[in-house]
Amino acid sequence: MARPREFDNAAVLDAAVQCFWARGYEATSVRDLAASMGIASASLYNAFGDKRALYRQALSRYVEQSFAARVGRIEGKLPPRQAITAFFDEILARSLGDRQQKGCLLVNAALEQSPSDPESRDLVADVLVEMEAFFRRCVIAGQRDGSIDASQPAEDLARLLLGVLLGLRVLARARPERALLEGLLRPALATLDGPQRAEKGGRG
Amino acid sequence: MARPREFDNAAVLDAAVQCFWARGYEATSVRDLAASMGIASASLYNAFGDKRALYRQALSRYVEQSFAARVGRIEGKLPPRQAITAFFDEILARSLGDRQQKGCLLVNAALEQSPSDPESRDLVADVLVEMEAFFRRCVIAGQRDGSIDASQPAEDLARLLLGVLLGLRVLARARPERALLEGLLRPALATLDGPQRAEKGGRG
DNA sequence: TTCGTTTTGGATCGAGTGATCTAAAATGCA
DNA sequence: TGCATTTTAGATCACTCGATCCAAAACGAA
Repeated sequence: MARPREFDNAAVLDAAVQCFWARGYEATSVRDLAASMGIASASLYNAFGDKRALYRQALSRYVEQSFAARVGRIEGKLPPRQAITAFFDEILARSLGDRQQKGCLLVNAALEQSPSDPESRDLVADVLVEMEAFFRRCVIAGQRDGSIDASQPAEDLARLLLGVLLGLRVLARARPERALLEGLLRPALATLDGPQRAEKGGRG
Repeated sequence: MARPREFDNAAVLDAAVQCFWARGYEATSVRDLAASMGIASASLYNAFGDKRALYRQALSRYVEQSFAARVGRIEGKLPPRQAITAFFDEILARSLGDRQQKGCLLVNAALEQSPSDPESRDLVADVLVEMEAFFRRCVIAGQRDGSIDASQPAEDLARLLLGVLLGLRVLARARPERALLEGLLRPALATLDGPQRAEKGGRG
């Protein structure tokens, strides 16, 4: 047939993820990308299309390997209330261990959206819908087994968790302080437990 | 002495704010800026320094005119609990009325930080500290007058509000849906009211 | 009016941009 | 061993980038 491709598609895509993650879309040049991916620019265009198409593929791969993988690791393996805690524990650890303060590529992408790239805009919105759905499933299951307060609608609590997640990732980029992030998380998770929260005084 | 400047400094700076707000730092060229500001690039460099310096000045002006002005409009004029509600009402209205989905320039800046611009990074971090302090003042005052639940530390509640604010602004850019944003806000504000939240059932 | 100073518009700088092209290299099939 | 096909590397495209320079223009002070 023909000459086979010399590079591993997934591996070079991971390198592209690192580039976009560290510098954002606009500040990353095709030359940066090709060099980091270890391929020539002609190969890049041949394999991935143009820069925007590569960005979308990198974004998709990132989502698969971070959010989707995390959900797969947690959901069903843990009781719902603990699944939520475990989810945020992972986020907290990632945020605090992020020496370069790259944050979350998806959140970065959400805010760097160019008006002329509806495709990646939709991609981001879709993932945010999935995140909300994951939280909602957890909250509904938790309300059913009694581990989560049922006095507020599951929809609202799920949206709170989504907002807190996004806020956490923004805050972590600008002020990666453990006390700050844990302080933000504490009342958010306490809300799930509902009004029976007298744990410190000793009365209950 | 010499030829006076023909343009109004504050006015052209506002135009620069609009540019950076709509397109972000990297995607905005000096030519875009000069054209929108209605001045020549030489005048731009002469009056504001280089592009990064202009960005920082635009960011400062934006913070003054949005966040600082909002706090001045609200704090002291309203009781603390209502100040928080009024604050988020304004944010909600701004987010839902944002046809271009530009979001908040400060949040955008927080996530577009380049590793090589510590000055604007510090600027963003400082404003986030101020935001946290504003929320903390409100919460402490509210706990004192009984309008805010005192069973959780004011520091934590303030951090929750900061996180929710940031999360809201991220979410609004990707999914500007009223039900979503209000749903996120509802449990967050309910947390301030504490455990006596049986309002719908009618028990008391 | 004349001089000194500053701003203005526009041309221009070298460097870097995304993207393409060409030709050499590398394969599988005949 | 050829041949068709694809990938590779690197040169190159026109263009834009941030920044600077220069001469003309516009003032205030003398």
